[in-house]
Amino acid sequence: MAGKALPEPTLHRLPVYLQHLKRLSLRGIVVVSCSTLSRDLGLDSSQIRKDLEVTGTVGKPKVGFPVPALIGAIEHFLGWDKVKNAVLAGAEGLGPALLGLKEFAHYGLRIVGVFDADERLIGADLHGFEVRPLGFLPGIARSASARVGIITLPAHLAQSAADLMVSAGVRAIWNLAPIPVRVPAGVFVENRDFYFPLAALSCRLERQEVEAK
Amino acid sequence: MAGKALPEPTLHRLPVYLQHLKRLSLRGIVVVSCSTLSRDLGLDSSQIRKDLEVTGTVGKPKVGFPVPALIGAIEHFLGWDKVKNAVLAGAEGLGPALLGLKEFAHYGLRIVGVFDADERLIGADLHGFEVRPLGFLPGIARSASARVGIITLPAHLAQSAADLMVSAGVRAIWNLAPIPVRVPAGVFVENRDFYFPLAALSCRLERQEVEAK
DNA sequence: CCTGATTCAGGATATATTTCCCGATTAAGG
DNA sequence: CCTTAATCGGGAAATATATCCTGAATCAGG
Repeated sequence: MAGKALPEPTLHRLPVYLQHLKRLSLRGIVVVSCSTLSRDLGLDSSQIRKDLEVTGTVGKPKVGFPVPALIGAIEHFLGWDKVKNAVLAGAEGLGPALLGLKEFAHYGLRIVGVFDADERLIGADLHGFEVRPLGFLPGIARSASARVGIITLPAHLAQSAADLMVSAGVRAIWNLAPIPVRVPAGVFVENRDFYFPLAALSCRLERQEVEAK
Repeated sequence: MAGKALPEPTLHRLPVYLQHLKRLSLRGIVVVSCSTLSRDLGLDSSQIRKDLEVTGTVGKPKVGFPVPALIGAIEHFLGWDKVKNAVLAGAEGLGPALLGLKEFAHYGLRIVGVFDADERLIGADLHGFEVRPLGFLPGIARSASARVGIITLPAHLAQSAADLMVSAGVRAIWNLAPIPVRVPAGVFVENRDFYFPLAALSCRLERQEVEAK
């Protein structure tokens, strides 16, 4: 009954489908076929069908999938339909930018506290949040039952912030610091420097990648 | 003579190695073995060895790889050692945040112009750049021979910005808008909404992913 | 100089993911 | 009601990626 092997790449494509389906929905479209999605998004239609399969939504031959049901199913599958409390470590650089965009709610996250180690930042107001010392993180995270942590600190502070989070019961960490953090088994971590997608572009540009496959 | 099939995942891991090697280098370490890297980064050592192979660097049995040579080889392979001019479309949200971090230079990029469609933003100063109308993008991109474009605009403007970039000779686009853009063959595009890594975390958190494999 | 332990290099195997394919189902039109 | 064309569902084949394994090279120590 639990989901079978869930391919990583599928997980990364689901949000793409979700965004597009929401746009279709706004235009009043209520059913969509994999072939149409394939044309719109430039992905193989079989792949799309298999990806959508994990959400449990069934389509009708000759018609396609019901758009509203698909949107709901993907959001539910990703857990974006349930609010999860989160703590943010890092009040400089990317952190404030993320807060300012006020997009977290769309992804099921509610920030309950912002923390930093730099004394000059403590007490500052960041889009409505008061920046507090890192040492306060565990207490606040625990009392709010925060299960998600986001790290946008410089490299040398990332690991200790992760440790604090884990100690406070955080079970999933989105680490945007330019260094991987290690966590105990049972805690999920996405070590993903912001700029890495540039690698692919730059590299391909450099070597002109002859085959346009 | 040209590089063989270059696995995508390898491309994404190279920057991780690069960061770590730079840290090792700062600590005065001049050789490192794949087994050591494996312990540090939590990746399989065979995988690391195969990844590093694409850079052409050779290691010594019983010793490992020369750190400085490896750093240079990866930077060269990724094209981060050569400055490429780039245009930024989007003066709100992520765009300014990226500019403010002043990290682009590390990745071989020099921003030569910032553009937006919102009239209220035109003329504003953004970390030393004057925001100009999107219509000016092609001229400036062309005269600076910008080969890279970065899009941080809202969804409804992303495609037109991409088109402008392509028309001006941009050959690689890093699209951070929440919608994929389509480009002609021969142009590389990374459609990557900033928040997508959250999908993996949230989803796994939600379904508790039993197997800790 | 010889022995043992470590690591590279690269082929072989296993696993994961994508692509292909075909039978079954549905809607539209004659 | 029957035919046609589009699409789903899911298994099979192909491809891509990761892991395992072996032999050769190198260094340290006796």
